[in-house]
Amino acid sequence: MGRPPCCDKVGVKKGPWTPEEDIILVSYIQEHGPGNWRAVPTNTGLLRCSKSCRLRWTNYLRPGIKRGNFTDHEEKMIIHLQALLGNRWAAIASYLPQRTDNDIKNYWNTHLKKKLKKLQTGLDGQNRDGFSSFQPTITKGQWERRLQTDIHTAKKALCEALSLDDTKPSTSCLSELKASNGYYSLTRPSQATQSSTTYASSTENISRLLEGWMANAPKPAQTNSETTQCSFNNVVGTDSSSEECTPRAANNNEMVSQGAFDSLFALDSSTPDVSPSMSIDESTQFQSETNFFQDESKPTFEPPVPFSILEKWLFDESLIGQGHAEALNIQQISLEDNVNLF
DNA sequence: AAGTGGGACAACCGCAGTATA
DNA sequence: ATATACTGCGGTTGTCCCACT
Repeated sequence: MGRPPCCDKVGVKKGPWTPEEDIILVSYIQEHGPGNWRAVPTNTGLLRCSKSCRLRWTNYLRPGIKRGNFTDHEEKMIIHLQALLGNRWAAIASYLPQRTDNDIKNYWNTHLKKKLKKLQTGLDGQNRDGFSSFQPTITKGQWERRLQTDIHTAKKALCEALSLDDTKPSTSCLSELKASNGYYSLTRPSQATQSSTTYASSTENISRLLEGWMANAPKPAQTNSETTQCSFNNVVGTDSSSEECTPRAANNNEMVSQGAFDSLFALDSSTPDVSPSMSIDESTQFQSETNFFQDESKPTFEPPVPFSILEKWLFDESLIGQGHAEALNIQQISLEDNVNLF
């Protein structure tokens, strides 16, 4: 028996979301929190299906999302993780907490696939990055087998990706992820500029509407649409770095009250520094204490269990030679598990 | 200046897994 | 144990925008 549609198809609006709808959805979630999506259209009067509301929130409106150009580091992470995990975008996204699976999937399909294909034809037969058997397109199940055969090379490659910046310790990428979760900018200035303009087109209207909506904010609202945009982008965690927007706006005394947005999302976008030296567990705890939206809607930096294991595994492997029994155990367990898969 | 093709990305569709009554 | 409801996920499509002719 087929599952009925998630909502009555009649009278359900489709297509791009309007700023007005966004505001309705955001304000509802601010009040009730994400979840129980079934009730959202009913309670808000939105003529959208619950699924559409959830997707809009998780892929677009949820705070902490970074939009715009992918950094080289992110790109490499995706490439290596895709090689390791296949098209499991949600799993890959869990390693890039500020990116949505949809974003990563789109980026892979529009950029990386071509890029790798080009690279592959260019090198034609040569091993690249240690991925002797890497193929841009793989069928379901193939990745599992490849995971077995290439487990070591993939690990190595991922390890490289995780420590791309040679000047940093091997946990550098982890630190960056954490920092970016606190709305630090990961992008190069040029990228930030470009990406924010991309997003501006879709947020400008929302920002304008928010001006009126935020009339009760503690501080006077700004008149400068650019600063409005920056502020909103900060809230939704877009690519506009706070470093880029805030000081300029503050100088002009035009910046919209950050506190207003903070209260809107019950989330301090200027979250206290997540120390780069903070452990994964600490970071996780910090997140869960400060960001209920993210916890609810997406495994943002939920310590992907696999991640900690993977990281530990990667780091420990380098110590195997030094006789780390634990590392060996992890490796053994992994290999045993792999065998059991067949 | 207008038309066209391709790229980028938001959104939808449908299946699978899980929760609940 | 079963049916139904809900959520998550990956694949695909539709639309907008921009560069090129």
